[in-house]
Amino acid sequence: MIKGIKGVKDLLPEETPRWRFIEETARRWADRYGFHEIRIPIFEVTTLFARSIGASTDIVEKEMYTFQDRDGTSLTLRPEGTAGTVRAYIEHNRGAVPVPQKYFYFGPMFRHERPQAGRLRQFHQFGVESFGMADPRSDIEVIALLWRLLSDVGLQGLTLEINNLGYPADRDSYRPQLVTYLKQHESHLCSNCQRRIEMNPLRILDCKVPECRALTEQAPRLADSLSEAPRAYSAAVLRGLDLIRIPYSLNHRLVRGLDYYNLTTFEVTAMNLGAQNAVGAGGRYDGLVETLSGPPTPAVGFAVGLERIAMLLADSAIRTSAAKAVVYIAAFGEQGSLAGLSALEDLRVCGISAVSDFRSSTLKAHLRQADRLGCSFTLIIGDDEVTKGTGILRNMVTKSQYDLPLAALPTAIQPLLTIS
RNA sequence: GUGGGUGUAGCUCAGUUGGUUAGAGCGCCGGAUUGUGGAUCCGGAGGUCGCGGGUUCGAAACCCGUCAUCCACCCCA
Repeated sequence: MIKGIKGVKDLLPEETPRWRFIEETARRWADRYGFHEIRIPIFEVTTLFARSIGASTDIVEKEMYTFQDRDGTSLTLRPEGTAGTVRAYIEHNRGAVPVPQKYFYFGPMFRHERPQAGRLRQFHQFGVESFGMADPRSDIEVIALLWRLLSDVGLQGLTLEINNLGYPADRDSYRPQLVTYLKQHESHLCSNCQRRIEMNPLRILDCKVPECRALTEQAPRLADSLSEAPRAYSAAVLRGLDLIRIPYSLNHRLVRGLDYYNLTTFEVTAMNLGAQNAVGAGGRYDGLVETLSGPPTPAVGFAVGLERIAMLLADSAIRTSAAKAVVYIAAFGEQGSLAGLSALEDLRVCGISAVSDFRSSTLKAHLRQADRLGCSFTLIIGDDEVTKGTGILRNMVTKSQYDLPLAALPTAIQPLLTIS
């Protein structure tokens, strides 16, 4: 048996309604906030991701699905959506379009990680990118969209955490301070964090080990070494969130794993999600368009993990128009089967959804299937009905039955269907 | 990449200190109802016990390997 690839899941018909519900509400909210859908390719040249995400990040160093095209160029299955969106923005000179460029996207992303609760190798994100506005209100707008859509989907126990990373220069001046402090207390750090002092000291702030947390509580804070501009910006963002009543908590430990973020960063986490508890996260990335050889362009965005939302979503929260067929055709016998075939087609062509199970050969088996499929009506057509020229329409709830002329089925059936 | 848990029927799981024919519930199919669904009763089908090797008179069980899967580390959505 050929099996699916590790960390790559099938979404069977039983679970797609839950996904459609999530996608539909995300679309609705994106629309309300003035974001428009963009569809970008699933693979790009490798250097796009290396340059945007950061060559020394885990994603680029060891998690990308990279392969050679036939002419030898290195291509990569997208590990996230921002890089491709920015590339498209630059390539099509969208900065020249006079209206704000605010995009949203859906789609699969690929990262070669060990699968775990809430983490797959092919996973799906909904993301948003807002280009061209260096105004705190656009950060607020994006955060509000994230919060409202997650709330509307019906998730409980969410926390929005915010931090401000300042500009790269702020971090450059902060990092040595932090490293000096950490080295003084190196022996009290977990072995992981001892290693991280050199590799990625900011990550130590986010360590879950209690000893490390206690220690970093006393550490110098990035917020204290921010210059005037980021402080003012941060204050404006928070003031705006207060104004529109988006609940948040400050988390000076929040550092993002992708290199391109600056100023505002944020993350929404959920309980009951296991170790991978981030549902959505994002931030401002004012330098990225320029790093990818575009014009200087401020930008903010976020991405949410769709399978993580799906995990959290209670069945009761799913509101979707169930796509159940209305009429079941119970056709049996030699003549009945043929008459049933044309009845099916007649109804479908007239816009009535109709189904049958061609394996069933007895009326009993047909009715059982009609029941399972949740059809409200069954049209019974056996050889007897064919000779009479009438089918029997059975209301599966009231059990009342009517004779209908097979020759004019759609017009005869229509009023009976709408009554119930 | 590292660590731990779990692999028995379509699904969820039992299976005694190793013992002869591997079970249950649910589901499925059929009958009671020769053409009327859901409930009930009766009957039936369905298993290379993940795979390979080893120990043993005898292995679903013990040992080794391997694969799959889940969880955690790392990292991230």
